[in-house]
Amino acid sequence: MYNINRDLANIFKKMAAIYEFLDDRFRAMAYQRAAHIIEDLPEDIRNYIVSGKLYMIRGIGPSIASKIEEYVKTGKIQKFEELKKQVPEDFIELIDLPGFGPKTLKKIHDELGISTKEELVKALKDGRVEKLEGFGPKKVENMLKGLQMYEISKRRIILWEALQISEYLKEKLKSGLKEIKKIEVAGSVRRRKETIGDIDILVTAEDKYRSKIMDFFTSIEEVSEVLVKGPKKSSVIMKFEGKERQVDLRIFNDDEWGAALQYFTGSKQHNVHLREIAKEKGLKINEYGVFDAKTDKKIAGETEESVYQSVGLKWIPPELREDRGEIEASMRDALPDLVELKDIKGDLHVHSTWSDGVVSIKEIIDFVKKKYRYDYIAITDHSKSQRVAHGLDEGRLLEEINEIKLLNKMIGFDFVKTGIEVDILLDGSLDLPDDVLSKLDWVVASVHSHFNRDNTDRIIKAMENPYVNVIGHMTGRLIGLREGYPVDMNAVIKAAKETGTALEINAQPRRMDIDEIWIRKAVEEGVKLVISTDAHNLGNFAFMEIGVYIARRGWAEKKDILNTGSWKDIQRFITEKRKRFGVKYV
DNA sequence: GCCGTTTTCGGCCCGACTGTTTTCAGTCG
Repeated sequence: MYNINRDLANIFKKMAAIYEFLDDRFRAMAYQRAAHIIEDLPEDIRNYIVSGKLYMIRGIGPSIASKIEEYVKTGKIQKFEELKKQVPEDFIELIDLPGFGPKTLKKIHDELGISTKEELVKALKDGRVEKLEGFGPKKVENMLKGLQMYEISKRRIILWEALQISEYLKEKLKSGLKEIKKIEVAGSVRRRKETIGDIDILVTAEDKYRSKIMDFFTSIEEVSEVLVKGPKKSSVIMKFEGKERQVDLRIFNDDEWGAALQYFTGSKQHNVHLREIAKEKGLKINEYGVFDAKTDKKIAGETEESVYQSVGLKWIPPELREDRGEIEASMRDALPDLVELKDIKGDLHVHSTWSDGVVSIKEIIDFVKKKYRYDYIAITDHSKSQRVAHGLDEGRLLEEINEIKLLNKMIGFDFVKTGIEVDILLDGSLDLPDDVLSKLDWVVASVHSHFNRDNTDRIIKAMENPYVNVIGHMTGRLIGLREGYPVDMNAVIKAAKETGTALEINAQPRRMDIDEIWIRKAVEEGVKLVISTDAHNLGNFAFMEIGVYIARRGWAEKKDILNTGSWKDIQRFITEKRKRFGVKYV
């Protein structure tokens, strides 16, 4: 699907890069900000023009708004075309590289007449750059390294991997250094973003131990390179399973902890906004605390709560800190009461050896009953179209149902719910007939074929089946591996509301599908969501955590998530839909 | 280019580290 928002965001990012090169920092900032805002919009930007809401978005002023309208009308932005002529094409990309700032590139361009990446590499290697005033061998070395590093920094890792690495490093530092008092991973890991660039670790310790801590950190066995090393901050490249990651460590005093945590958790936009508010109130916030701007007297900083409180705000959960309205909500004391892992009462998308799972239903029961305090789980194996996954036909599904009944008898209550992940076929019909689906406790319907077309029509048709309770992994995306197929999510959310169908938040770490933007939209529309692990083995049940994080980033509360309720609540949801369609209900 | 219960003009977050300097500019997050 043609995504005008993404196109516009990319243009504004490039314009920001050009303005940076032209040393117009603040204009660059404005365009950067606009690009982020447009990326985050839940709807096609053309809808905002039509409804007149474009001008009401904070960060989009008259000039950028008129450029958006120009692009929508003509497919071009005249100013962008003009700007491109002022900067060598390659430099728009180069400005993002570590070690390549606007001043550096401009000097190289002006004094050596260099305008392509190739010429630049050559000049770096043959010593021409090194001879420029203000340059030297180290700077040239770092620029060459920056070119190499670029590939690494572009490859972001998924949240799950970042959480594993974070836990490992926390444990390593804590056990190796008794001098560390507090330790936390901040940055986008703490905000639980879908993908992570760098890992930021914060610790507190007495001043005298700083050099010892930095020595230990920079010599951890996974460290392949030390980028910077100082008493307060060090940066290294670490290698995990062949993948390189930048890891930063910062040391603070105990009374600075809250301010440091707040500062380094970000996001950048959230912090900038927060600082603006502080400034209006005559305060100054930095990573060491909140200060009176005039007297420099410290008034807060030991806890994050105190930092927010000092500017008149309630503490904001890290998952919300993206400057998407959370600061305003905090001011009004109207922050959502976000769903938590402990609220989850069961898992409604689980595969067993009946299809492509690797453990039997019996093993799943033993494991889940021991490790999780769930009230129910639904076994939802694949249907027959999924031949490679040994999908179930009607006969085998009935056998599976019988096995579940027997197992429940042994448990003493209906802990395991019978279910299916039924394929949505090309025409939107389902892989099993209604009379079979009607016998099941829970029906997930998913698209597993024809990934190269817009599948909105298929999904909506599936929702119109009275026995379909939830749509599984909506877009089919696999982060970093495969783009999702196009889906008109506004239409899907509307259909979900009208038909009484839930939407799945698939917690597989590479899926996280639907994403936070659409979760928020669904929540706003009052559409119910289900967080599911789509487990194929016992380890996968741990992914529930990921699903909850993504739900929280989408502002979801406990009441929005169907599987925070009892099975009775879920039955009520199922019955509601069947009633609407006038079919027999449980 | 955006924004405003101290502003419609004059600000725009701010501190750490590095490299090239010899007191600081550039970059980064």
